[in-house]
Amino acid sequence: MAAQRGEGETTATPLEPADRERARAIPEAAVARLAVYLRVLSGMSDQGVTAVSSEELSQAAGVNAAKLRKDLSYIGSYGTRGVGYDVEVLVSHIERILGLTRNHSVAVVGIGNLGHALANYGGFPGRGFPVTALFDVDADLVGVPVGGIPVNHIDEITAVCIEREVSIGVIATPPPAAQSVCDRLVSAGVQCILNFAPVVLQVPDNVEVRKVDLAVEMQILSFHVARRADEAVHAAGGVSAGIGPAGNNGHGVDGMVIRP
Amino acid sequence: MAAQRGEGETTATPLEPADRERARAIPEAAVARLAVYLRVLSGMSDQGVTAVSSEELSQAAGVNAAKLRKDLSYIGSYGTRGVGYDVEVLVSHIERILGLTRNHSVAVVGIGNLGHALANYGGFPGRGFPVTALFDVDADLVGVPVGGIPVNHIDEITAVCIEREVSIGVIATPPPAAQSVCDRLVSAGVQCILNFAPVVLQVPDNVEVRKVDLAVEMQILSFHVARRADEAVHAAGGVSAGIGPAGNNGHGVDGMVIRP
DNA sequence: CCGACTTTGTGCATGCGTTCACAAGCGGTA
DNA sequence: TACCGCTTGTGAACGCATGCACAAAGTCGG
Repeated sequence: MAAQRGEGETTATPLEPADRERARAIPEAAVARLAVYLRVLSGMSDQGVTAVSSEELSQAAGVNAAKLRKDLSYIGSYGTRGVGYDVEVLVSHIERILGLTRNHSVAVVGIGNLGHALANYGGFPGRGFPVTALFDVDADLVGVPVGGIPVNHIDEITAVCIEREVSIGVIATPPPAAQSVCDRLVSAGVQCILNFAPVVLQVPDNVEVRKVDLAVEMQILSFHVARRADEAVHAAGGVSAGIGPAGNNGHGVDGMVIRP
Repeated sequence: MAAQRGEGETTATPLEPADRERARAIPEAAVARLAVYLRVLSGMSDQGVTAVSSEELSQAAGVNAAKLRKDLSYIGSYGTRGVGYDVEVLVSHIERILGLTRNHSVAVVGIGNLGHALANYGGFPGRGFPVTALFDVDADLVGVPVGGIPVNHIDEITAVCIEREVSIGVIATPPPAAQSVCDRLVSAGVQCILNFAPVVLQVPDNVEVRKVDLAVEMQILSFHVARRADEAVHAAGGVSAGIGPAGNNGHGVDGMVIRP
């Protein structure tokens, strides 16, 4: 069904049959972690580290060692028992599975504060995501270069996206405009969308949407503040300088007690 | 153990004993969704809607109706069978559980592109999160007001955070500075951190960290692009205008087929 | 006042993801 | 070559979250 818009996609590494089967089976959560491993590994590589064990890597990535090994096993067996993993080998395999062997053009829609920040991010963290198009409704912004790219009017979205083979659309508009922008992106053939607007987007199910929602993040933190504060109050009625009921799973980095 | 810094916390709504027990049991995933429901409900409230059924609300929030009811049941039974939920009642209960009955001062560290965007966000989406402090290492920025708040030097972080009772710290620094900034926030008594830097932060386990990682989001999307493209290629060898093996879970909004 | 209809709240089964624990495999060493 | 210690890869158990299906509980019309 999908993407045969623009034959430019042929530069992608073809993926072995065995890998194809695997890729389909990788849990979403594991994919997210693979991206983290990749960053940690890249850092190690830059520092000249050539080999790493699951224990080391898992600590650096902040996860359980067993989980890390299982995650890596989803993409194949590239470790050496008794030794560990070759950093470069791992990097290249993760990059291949994540589809980072080719570039993904990014379009940012909505050049407000956030849009500016995104456009200026400079090659986007973790290269491979060049921002090739910017859009806004504001006629005064059209033609103004932001981060080296001139802004286009939002009405040109379809033509420009197709022309520049945009594969990822970033929505950084005010909430009311988000759904409309999303629809336009979709009809321009964009199948992946990163949405910063605090809105639940409706999309056909061949389109992948990821949401970054500041308000939600803040409120989750708020929830924990409230829970903590509450526990503290009610722990005061408890035993001595008590450990409190919350699952205190040992290994405390602690040493960070608040003054009395 | 926790937070007895500043008695200013007394303005929080006390939470009934029954609620305290509940709050501890709410799954993290459900908390995130509650925040979404809250936003949708607020929007409805603004439009004068006073009652809503689980079916309507769940559609607006993009989730399963049963899941929504279960989520709401975590915070208590505030619906009326045969009728639905009272919007205002639901709003106030969710706000209470999420700890939104009091303000949470926010400090933003790192006033680059992103920091600017955050500081200018204007009262932060979903009020209740006033930005009360900004920090940067750059001496030239100190004193400059951004979004109405003058920037402080990062060395003042402890004093200022304590003075202004900051409860949430936002890290928007370059990666190398993130851990150091985090440590300083923690020693200033900040127990909740929202991290935009692509770094795995090490914190004592009484501190809650949430990560917003652009690179990871992009790479997850990239993964899906790759998977899709690959499926498309190999589906070409398949049956007729085939439905493709990917779990096509009915209810397609579709009508978005790409031209042949 | 009663019965039919609507919608909530939840017990239960299912599936996914995490964790444990250990066998298999490899390098180093005598 | 044979042994030993270390680390991977994974089968299996566990736990959490999702989705289903239905009883409980309320409203509305007659």
